[in-house]
Amino acid sequence: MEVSTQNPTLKNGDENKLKDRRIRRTQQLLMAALEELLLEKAYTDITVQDIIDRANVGRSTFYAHFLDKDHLLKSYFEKLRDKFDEQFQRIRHKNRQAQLKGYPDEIRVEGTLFLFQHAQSNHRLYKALIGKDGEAWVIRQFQDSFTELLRQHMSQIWPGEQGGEAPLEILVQSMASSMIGLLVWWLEHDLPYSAEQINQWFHRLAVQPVLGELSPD
Amino acid sequence: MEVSTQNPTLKNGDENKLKDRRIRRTQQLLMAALEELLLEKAYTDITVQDIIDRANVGRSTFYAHFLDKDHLLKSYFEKLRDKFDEQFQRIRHKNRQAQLKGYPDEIRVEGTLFLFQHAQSNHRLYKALIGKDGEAWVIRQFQDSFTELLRQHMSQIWPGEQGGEAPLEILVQSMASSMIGLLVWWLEHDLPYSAEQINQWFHRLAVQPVLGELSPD
DNA sequence: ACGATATTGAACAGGTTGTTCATTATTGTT
DNA sequence: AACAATAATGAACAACCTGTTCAATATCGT
Repeated sequence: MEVSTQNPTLKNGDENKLKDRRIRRTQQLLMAALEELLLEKAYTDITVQDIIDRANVGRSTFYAHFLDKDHLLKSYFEKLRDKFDEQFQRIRHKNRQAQLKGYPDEIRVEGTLFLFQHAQSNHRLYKALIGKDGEAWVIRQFQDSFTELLRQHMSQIWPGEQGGEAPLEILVQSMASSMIGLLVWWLEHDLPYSAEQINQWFHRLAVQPVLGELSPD
Repeated sequence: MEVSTQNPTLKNGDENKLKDRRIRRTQQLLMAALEELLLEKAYTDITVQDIIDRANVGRSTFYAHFLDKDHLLKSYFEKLRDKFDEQFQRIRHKNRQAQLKGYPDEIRVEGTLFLFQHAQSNHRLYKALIGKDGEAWVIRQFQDSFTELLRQHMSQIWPGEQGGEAPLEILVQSMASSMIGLLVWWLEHDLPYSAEQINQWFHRLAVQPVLGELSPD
């Protein structure tokens, strides 16, 4: 059973076509099983055996699709992130329209607020993925994704280095770390404040000092 | 071979007395071996076998002292942190004296600067412990230690919640996250700036916005 | 020198991983 | 409906790692 035969997308290059229904079914079952297990126990304690038992999938089938447990989690995480990005782009589009039409600010949703809200809606999963039992590389990947969004946004409005100003990258790293740090703390303490409240504090502490009078989003 | 017999400090309660020379020797060998290995490969890839081979210690001896690999790393980390704390307290004491005698500011070393400098001196070890291959729980323990220092410091000078001000804990979490984030980025990029420079940016981005006109340390 | 205690090393069971392969089931396509 | 292609199965397997046990030995503190 060749690797390239069954799943070029995940184990190989990038020729993505979602051919066979069996392939989609198997991968969906495996990811669903992983998600279930993530809500039950720490990722470290989940074995491949657990996953294939839950998914009702043969052992050899698992390895025909994924290199190992980490590979499955990585694919799963990327799927989640893609969904998030899609939703996020929709929000941004709505915001732009609202801005053009001159709607009041309350209707608009800032990017960071959306992230806090999304984490609130899926807090059990967020906790499992980036909480205290989360894998370091997943947390880093999460932070990197957010950092990238921030970098793109800031590069447009940041005047660049001048005098003793910090380089863009320093700025972005600091802001992103603060954001993730607050987010994890918030999740680990079971959301003691509203998403709006946390987001507001984040902006006061990490965003406004940098942007000054510039408006967010 | 009872657990309590050989090492009450590490496997049991807190009756610490460093009795037998053999015990100190073994634990020292194991920690030294772990340190060596940490500089060679990722912690995940290090096996108990690797450690005892490097340390020239029997397998059963290892388990007479530590519950598992994680327990050894935890003990090792705590030893490092204790050393750091000791040095740090010395610096703070010097600073206080310099302040009383009215020495110029250049002689004083802020707490965060000392951390950046310490990381610079031991950057290979820092990278192994909190870098991209670091274990999540170690990174968290590191951050928690720093957060605790910050919390103690801030609780003395922070006026407390008033109006829409963020609670002390939010503030501390944000600052600590920013600090660790910058530190890790700095380490992972092989120290592209001086410790003083990074520390200065950290203060501008995360400390000054909070403290305002208050003087550091 | 002596009793107490730590170390040794081999052996062991139990668990997990990733692979193999012949057989069976399902798919997409005429 | 029939066909060839291909995915899934499940059992078996070697390899590895973990943590434990125990009798023999070495080293310690006093």
